[in-house]
Amino acid sequence: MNLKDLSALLGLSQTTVSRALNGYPEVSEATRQRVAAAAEKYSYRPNTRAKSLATGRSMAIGHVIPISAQHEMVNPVFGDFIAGAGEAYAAAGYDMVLSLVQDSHEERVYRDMFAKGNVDGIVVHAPEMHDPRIALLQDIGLPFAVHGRASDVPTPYNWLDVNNKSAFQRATGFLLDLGHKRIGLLNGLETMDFAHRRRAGYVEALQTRGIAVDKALMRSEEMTENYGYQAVCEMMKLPDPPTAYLVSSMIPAIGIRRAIHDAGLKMGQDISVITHDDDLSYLRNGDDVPLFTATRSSVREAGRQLARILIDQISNPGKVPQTKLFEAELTVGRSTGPNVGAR
Amino acid sequence: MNLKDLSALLGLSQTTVSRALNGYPEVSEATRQRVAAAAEKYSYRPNTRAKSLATGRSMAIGHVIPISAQHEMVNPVFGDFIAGAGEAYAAAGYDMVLSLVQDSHEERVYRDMFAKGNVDGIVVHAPEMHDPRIALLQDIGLPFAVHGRASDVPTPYNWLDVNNKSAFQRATGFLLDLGHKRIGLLNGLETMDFAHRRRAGYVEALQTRGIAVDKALMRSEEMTENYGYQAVCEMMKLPDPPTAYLVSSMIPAIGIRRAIHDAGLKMGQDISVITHDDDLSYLRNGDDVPLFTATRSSVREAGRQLARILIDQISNPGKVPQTKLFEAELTVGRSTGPNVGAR
DNA sequence: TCATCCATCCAAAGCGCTTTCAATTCTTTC
DNA sequence: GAAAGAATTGAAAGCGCTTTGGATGGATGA
Repeated sequence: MNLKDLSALLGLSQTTVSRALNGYPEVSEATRQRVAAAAEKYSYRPNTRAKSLATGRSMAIGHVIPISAQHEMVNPVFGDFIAGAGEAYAAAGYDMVLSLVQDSHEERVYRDMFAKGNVDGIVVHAPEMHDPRIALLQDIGLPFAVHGRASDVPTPYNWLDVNNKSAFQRATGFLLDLGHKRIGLLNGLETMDFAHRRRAGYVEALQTRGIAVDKALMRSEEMTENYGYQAVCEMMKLPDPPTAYLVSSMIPAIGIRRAIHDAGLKMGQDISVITHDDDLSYLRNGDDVPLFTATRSSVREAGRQLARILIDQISNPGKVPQTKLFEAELTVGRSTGPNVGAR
Repeated sequence: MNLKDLSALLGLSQTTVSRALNGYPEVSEATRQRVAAAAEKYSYRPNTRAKSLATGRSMAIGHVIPISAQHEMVNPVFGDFIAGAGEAYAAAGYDMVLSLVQDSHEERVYRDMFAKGNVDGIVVHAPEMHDPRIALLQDIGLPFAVHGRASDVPTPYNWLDVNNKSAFQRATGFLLDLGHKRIGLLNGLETMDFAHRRRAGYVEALQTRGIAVDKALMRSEEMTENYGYQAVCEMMKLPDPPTAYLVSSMIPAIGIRRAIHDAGLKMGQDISVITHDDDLSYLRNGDDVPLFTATRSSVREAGRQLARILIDQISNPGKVPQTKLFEAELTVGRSTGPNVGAR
């Protein structure tokens, strides 16, 4: 059933039927009803491609997902993010198209998406510190929104980020208050902008208290469970091992817990751990009392809101870019306690 | 830069340029070179929507992702699956469009996808035991492939599944061989087809050895970390608690490990655990010696191969549906050992 | 009564591509 | 050297929709 058939059936022109269905004013209420009823009856759905071609808008938003070269992995956070974004898209009638790319620098994917015209806008994932993709997208004039930020971009653009620096600063401060002086940092890859900011927060908190930053206590890798395990196993062998750890995600935090248990120690008593918690649906941080003390910020909510920002930008092309900074909440769980050795 | 511009630039007709770029034989090699060079130079990309409209093929494949009503969660396995599928799509020039749907029964999403014509085929995720979606898709005549199977569909269709029954049968047998008689089953939701098959394998293995099936030892829920933790905490309070557990995914297995540790016991010594392992990139089951004894099958590889099956079906509409059954490998790790109480 | 306006509808062009059918030129073949 | 065939190109229709620029007729006002 296409527009031609439907209008023939109704004895109306395609023009009128199209207008009736799209809510244009120059059609009488009576015929609008009649058209709507017929469309419903024959379950008419306008062909997206034809519509796109005619309007010049594709009603689709592209997500370019970088695949890590090292582990060939997709960020586990990703599922929840697009679940949130998907809600916003569905509400606004947008489709979501995914492109998984090995090398996130690959500018061709972006250029192609634009030239082929199959998206109206793009969500940029996992921005790096000096991310060339932002300048590129500004250059080609395709609306976009970034999940996170890139540090060195002078011109404004749409982004939504967690205040990573303040979150890790507070978390570090919390551990220092508990008497910990040797705090391990298991960061994400520091080419990533968020990881860089987190380290800045950690370092600043230490320096404020006059505690020297020890490079031996800082790691930066992709956030797998094994990473957490291995890194802590190794750090525990140091002459003056950490009594606390700050880690960038629940997944490696689980590895840390494993390492602590394997060493015959108790998390929250012998060794403290604070993790960042993206509030993943399949990895809830405990029900009543959180298992981990954590800096929490829902990545699903981030997806939802960033999608809205992008849709807004697409609908109002002239509008000044929006930015949104989530403050993570520091929730105290059972993985932290006073530094026993310090007493 | 569109076809009109490009052909004007070359002093050729749109027809010839189109043919040259799409590899039709009726164009001289000389002009083909010339066209290709110009297309490259001006980085011409044909407009997807116009192409789709003209050819009737959208070069996109839809994934309808069910969102669990209970936890509002996206299956954590999903990221790896589409990473695999994405590879195959990219190689064949297909886009991937995602639709996240609250109620997986919602037939309208499928009908709409077909009517709106924005996909050439669909991947069905998380099939239930008697899944109406398959008959629906057969009915509307949209090519599709199922990740998993539905039990009660008489007509053939494309699917790719792990041999869940044999995997869990062997795993149960393995535990029985170690002297375990009380084996807890932490299954996925048994409305899901895969969960049903796994239970069948578990039950059959017990019955073969003449061991009574105890309903108190069987759970069926969505696979979160908390589920694993809670279920085991509760089962350990039973008068005659399990000495071993069989669990459907790494995520709840991690919860099980937590419960065992919290009880002051050692996994692999006091209590044995076998999990199914989807070989997720961020949750590798140990490096050298696997942490968990597991029935393993790569979900990423499943994505890759199922995508190929679907593309093949789309390219050869008349072809008889393909099916593929992966056998999971049983890898022995450190989470299993003989039943100490049985000696 | 006539001119004007408004409400309502339609024909046709156009979005950027593919593809059918026809035209033209260049080779063969006898 | 003419007829037939092959190679190469182009004009134009069509995919299913939106939207511009009328057309039509009834209501309104003087």
